[in-house]
Amino acid sequence: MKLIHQLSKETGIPIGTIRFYEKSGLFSGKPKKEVTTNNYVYYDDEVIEKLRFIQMAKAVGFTLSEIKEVIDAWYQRQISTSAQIEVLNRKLIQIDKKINELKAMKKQITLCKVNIENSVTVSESV
Amino acid sequence: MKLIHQLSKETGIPIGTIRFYEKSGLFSGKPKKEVTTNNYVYYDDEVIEKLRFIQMAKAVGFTLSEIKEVIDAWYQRQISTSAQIEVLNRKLIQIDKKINELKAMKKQITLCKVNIENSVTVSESV
DNA sequence: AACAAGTATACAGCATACTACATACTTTAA
DNA sequence: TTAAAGTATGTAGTATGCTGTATACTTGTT
Repeated sequence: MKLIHQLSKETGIPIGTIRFYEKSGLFSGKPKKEVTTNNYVYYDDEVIEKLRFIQMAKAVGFTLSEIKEVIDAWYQRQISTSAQIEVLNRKLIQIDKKINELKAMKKQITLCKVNIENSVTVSESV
Repeated sequence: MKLIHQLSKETGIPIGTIRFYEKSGLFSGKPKKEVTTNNYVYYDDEVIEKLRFIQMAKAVGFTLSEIKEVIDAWYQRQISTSAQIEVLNRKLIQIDKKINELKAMKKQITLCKVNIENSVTVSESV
């Protein structure tokens, strides 16, 4: 069981951001019953997993609410199994689309590089 | 040579957004010299290319300023060739990173799906 | 001629995702 | 025991990326 400082250290995500994510409903910690002198919140390793997932998903352009959908489908049992599967399938389609877009960009940029490199050669060969 | 309405129609990007992109320096149109009765701005097909690139890049999580970097390296000859190549190489690395992240997410989500589907089978087989 | 539709400009407002600050309390280490 | 570091809560501010509104002019259509 980890405190927020620990989460931040392990993921590199600022404490303020972690609190913001928790407020946004992406995950939650709990106070320990045995501790009565404070209201410190403890997090289990599942939260680390979720934070790492959030990092990845954000890096590829998913919004927090999109990420929340996946996490809910993932960990919460409140929605029906078929609904969970549907959410995940939709997300897989989006991911494939993004991969294709990235591949297209890669091709485009590589081509552009070749053009630049060639024009160098040409101008240098003059 | 196209007017802004045409750009919007061809790309699906709202006119307001296109104006915002232009103000952000992602591209620019020009008034036609032969037209003196108005100050309408005309755009060539390069702008369409750029808009499509912006759409893709945004979809995979690049910011407008990151996109601007690429477009500048791409079309502007004001920076040195080696600097252009460097920008594009950096972007290619970022793209590969994103692709890997997407693949990791895909794996994770697929695994999660299998788990859900199995637990269904189990509960149904009881 | 007149009315709809398109264009330009400027500025305000909004949603998302943080980020900083202030206050107050708790824990830890010297 | 006291100072540093950590935690909780709340609120305000910021950056990015739009989105809407108002005003005024131009063009195209009937």
